[in-house]
Amino acid sequence: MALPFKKRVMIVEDDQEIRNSFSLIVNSSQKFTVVNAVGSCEDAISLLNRDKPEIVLMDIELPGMNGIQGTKIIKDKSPHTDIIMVTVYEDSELVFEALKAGASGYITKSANYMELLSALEEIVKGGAPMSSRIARMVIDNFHVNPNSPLTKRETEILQLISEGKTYTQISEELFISKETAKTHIKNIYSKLQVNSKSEAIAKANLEKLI
Amino acid sequence: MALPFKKRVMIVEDDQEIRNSFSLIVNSSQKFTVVNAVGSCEDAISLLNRDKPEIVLMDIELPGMNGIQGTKIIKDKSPHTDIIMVTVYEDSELVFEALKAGASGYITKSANYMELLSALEEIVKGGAPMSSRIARMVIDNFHVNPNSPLTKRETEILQLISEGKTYTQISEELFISKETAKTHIKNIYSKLQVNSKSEAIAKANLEKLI
DNA sequence: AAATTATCCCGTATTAAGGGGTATTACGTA
DNA sequence: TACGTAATACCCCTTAATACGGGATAATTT
Repeated sequence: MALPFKKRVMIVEDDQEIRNSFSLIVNSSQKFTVVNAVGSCEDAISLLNRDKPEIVLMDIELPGMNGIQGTKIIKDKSPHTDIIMVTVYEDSELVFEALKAGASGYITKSANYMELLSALEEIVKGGAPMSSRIARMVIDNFHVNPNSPLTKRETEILQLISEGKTYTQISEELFISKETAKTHIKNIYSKLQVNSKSEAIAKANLEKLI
Repeated sequence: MALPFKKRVMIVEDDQEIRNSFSLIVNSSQKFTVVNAVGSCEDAISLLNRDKPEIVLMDIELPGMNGIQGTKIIKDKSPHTDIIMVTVYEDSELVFEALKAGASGYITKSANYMELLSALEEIVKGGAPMSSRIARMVIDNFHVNPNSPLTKRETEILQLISEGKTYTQISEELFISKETAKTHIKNIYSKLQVNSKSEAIAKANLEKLI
């Protein structure tokens, strides 16, 4: 069946060969059409209003503005445009930065014909295409450390601290005296080697204690 | 080719029909074998050492201990066992709780033959099988709100607060006076309607400002 | 039964953080 | 050019949190 409205795809990629090859692949599908293929985020951003892409395939390493910064701006100007990062890097910092910036998918440049098109289709059906490694990286990021040095009660209190509660609120919520709450927090600080609530929260997030 | 070692799968599911149907599907594959199919986490946990499953298919709603609590305990006793939640719920709270507990995949009970087996294969190759909706839910969870009420500088300072820095450290890091840092923080508090660092961090995470 | 761990409570001194103002400079833009 | 916004800086004062003492009772594990 011929679809009346193909999904509009923009490609942002500085390597002309890759850009052309991606364009060919995307255009080969009945469901998608490349509305533009540019070499920089600056170009992509200035063409947003004219080309109205529904999906952007975005490289990370680009001359001028990088793909993460570009993703932020595109999502700001056009929130309903879905952005898929297409890159050689699977470095965890970059991945999380890209996701924070607003990317809805993350695949590698080694993606073949099929993988690229199925990523686009996955986006269309409301999913979030990722390579296996990225998916695991993302999921692992949620896992709470089961080997926490903290006791149950301490973890409970750390949780309340992370919710912004004061000593008084914590003691009231747990039906203990303020002094007891204080002691627990002292013990938490000593175990985590910190000496303030916000440091404790930072360490808790870093080591996935809560 | 016949594989010499099939991956050992345990099924935890209280509905006997579903349990049997899953067992049949898993056993139908050359690559997997069901080492046990039990109706509760308690049973699963007590059989861990004997059956040594490499993958657990885990229901969430179970009589006695629920699947999330069970996941925590299994991951604690057997960290290298991968757990896939198989459930009817795609409620975001439950999903994130399950992932925090240590699940490496999350599919729905409506999963058919193919989907179930490909989830298992995805786990084996180090991925994290998820339904489209779950994947998007997880990715969306990373996105930073582009409509923050905070200025660049304020966001920068909020970031430092979330890293556990004191007023003094912040002022030193940004080459501004302590009083200026204080003013920025006051402004942040007024915009976020909070009045402490930890509350600010909590709100920042909630509204994805950093 | 002993040892360990977790939980609980109190006081005092010091420091960090919060609440209230006020003000200057600079920058972009309406 | 005049306006609003952002970033910078200072003052006084109050409250919250941390540092450092002390000690005690359940609950588990060995």
